[in-house]
Order: sequence, then structure tokens, then C-alpha cells
Amino acid sequence: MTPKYKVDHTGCPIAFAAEAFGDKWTLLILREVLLFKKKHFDELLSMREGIASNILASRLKGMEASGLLVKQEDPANGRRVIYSPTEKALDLLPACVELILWASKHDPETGVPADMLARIRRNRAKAIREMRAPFD
Amino acid sequence: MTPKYKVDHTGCPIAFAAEAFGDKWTLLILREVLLFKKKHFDELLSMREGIASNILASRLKGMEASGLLVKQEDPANGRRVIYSPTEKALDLLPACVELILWASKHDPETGVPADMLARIRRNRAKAIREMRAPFD
DNA sequence: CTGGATCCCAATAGATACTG
DNA sequence: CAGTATCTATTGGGATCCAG
Repeated sequence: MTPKYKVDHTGCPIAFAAEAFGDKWTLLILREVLLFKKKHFDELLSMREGIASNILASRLKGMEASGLLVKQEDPANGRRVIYSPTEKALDLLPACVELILWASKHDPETGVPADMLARIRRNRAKAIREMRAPFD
Repeated sequence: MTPKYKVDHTGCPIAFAAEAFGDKWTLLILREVLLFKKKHFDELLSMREGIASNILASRLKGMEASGLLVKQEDPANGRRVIYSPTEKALDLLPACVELILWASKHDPETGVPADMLARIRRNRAKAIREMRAPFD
């Protein structure tokens, strides 16, 4: 089944967030979908961190249930499934951007190019709009 | 032991973030510490969501190891322990703010007062500075 | 072939009781 | 007050299998 988060988030936005992606994989799947524009099961399955297919399936189901992704059939190929981010997921881009800035500051190994970081910092709203654009 | 995240984050800021607080409890502990200014084990133990004491202990250990918290002894009471956020944790406030805005938009149950949200949206930097102030 | 489901074992989570 | 110890329940994850 889809993972159960017994935490009751009523009233708390942070708990709501923790419930939505407070696990090791959901945030990474979101990264693949939002930032790398991945759409298909097998593309997601091949992410660098190596997710197991059963876990991916269960997370995708959970993300569908929580309204972060929608599953459709590929118009170009009836046998293919497409996962796309909902508005709710796209609205996480600002938080993702802050996480990128945070990690880039505190992790010596993050390889985000300095000029990209500078551009983001100079105009966050524009950077977010550019990230969203492919989905509009 | 402290939770193991086998995900290798080298080079990816989002994976780094997922490694730091990609679990159900770490983000909630961060909320208690950063937003509600909690300092002691028993205060954290009594959070609304009901964390078990062994889990809390293990998460605190992990957060210390990942440089989000520091543990000191209370100068006013040698037997008391104080957990405080590091700079690294405080630097997560911008992301937290975005999560609060996100959740408030997408969760009908979040009870953040509308005027507070409006203030945050009007001037994020100022809101973040105000949240940080007690720790400086 | 793509998108999963199943099985099975290892690892983690969690409740509760206990302790320095 | 700030944790451990213990024991059980859940979940994670690799390998493999199956359906469209």
C-alpha cells in the first residue's frame, strides 16, 4: 500500500509538508519530475540513487493520492504511462529553490554551477518561472 | 543508531536535503526547534504528533551528526541539556517559509492566520529575520 | 518492451518499560 | 530530565515474475 504517515497534520503546515514528502524518496522523485522533466516509470527507475521498482510504484501511487502527480496515458503511445506534476507539485518549486541554495551553501560536494546560483539569488521569481515554463 | 540514508547525494543539492531531513520526524523536530523555540528533550517529546522517546533520541543524534543541532549543557542547570539550531539549521528558515506558504495554499486544514501569511508574502526576508532573531 | 506486482529477508520504526 | 533496553510490527529493498 501507499506509505502511511500517522502524523496528524491538522493545522500545521510543516506537518502537512512532512506528510507529503517526509520520506527518503518522494523528494527525489519530485526532483526528477520537476527539475529533470522525467515522465515515465523507467526513467524514474533509473535515477542515480537507485530506487527499487516496488518502492517507486508505491511512491508514485502515494503521490497520486496526495495530489502531487497525475497519471495519464501517453497520447503518442497508448501503452505508455505519463506522470506529470500537478499545480500542487509545481507550487513546490520555490521551496525546492531554497533547498538548492541551502544545500549549495552547506554541502561542499554539491555541483551546482556558481553562475546558476547567482542567477537564482538575483531573481528567484524569474528562476522559478523558467523552471515552470515547460509545464505550462 | 542514527538513521542511515544510503542515497548518495554527491553533487545533488536536493538529495543532500533529502538525506538531512528526508524522514517523517526530522522536519517536525526542526519545526519545534526553529519555530517554537524548544530546547529540551522533554519539550520535544511532547510535540503534538507524539514521537517515541527512542526515536527522538535517535533523530537528535542524527541531527547533531549532520550539523543541524548542537547539544550543550544548560548553564543554569548542569543536569539539563539544551539543543540549539546551528547556522545550517537556521539557514533552512527560507525553505520552511516556502513550505508554510505552500501548505497554506494546498491544505484546507492549515490554521495559519491569513494576516500572518500576508505579512510573510509581503516581505519574506523580514519575516525570516524575525524568526531568526531569537537565536542571534 | 513498459509498468508494475509478488516474495522474501533485512533493516527500521515504534510502543512501552526501565534507568542514571 | 534525558535518555536506553527490549521486543514486535512495519517498511525497505533486491530479485523475480507477470500483464498489456
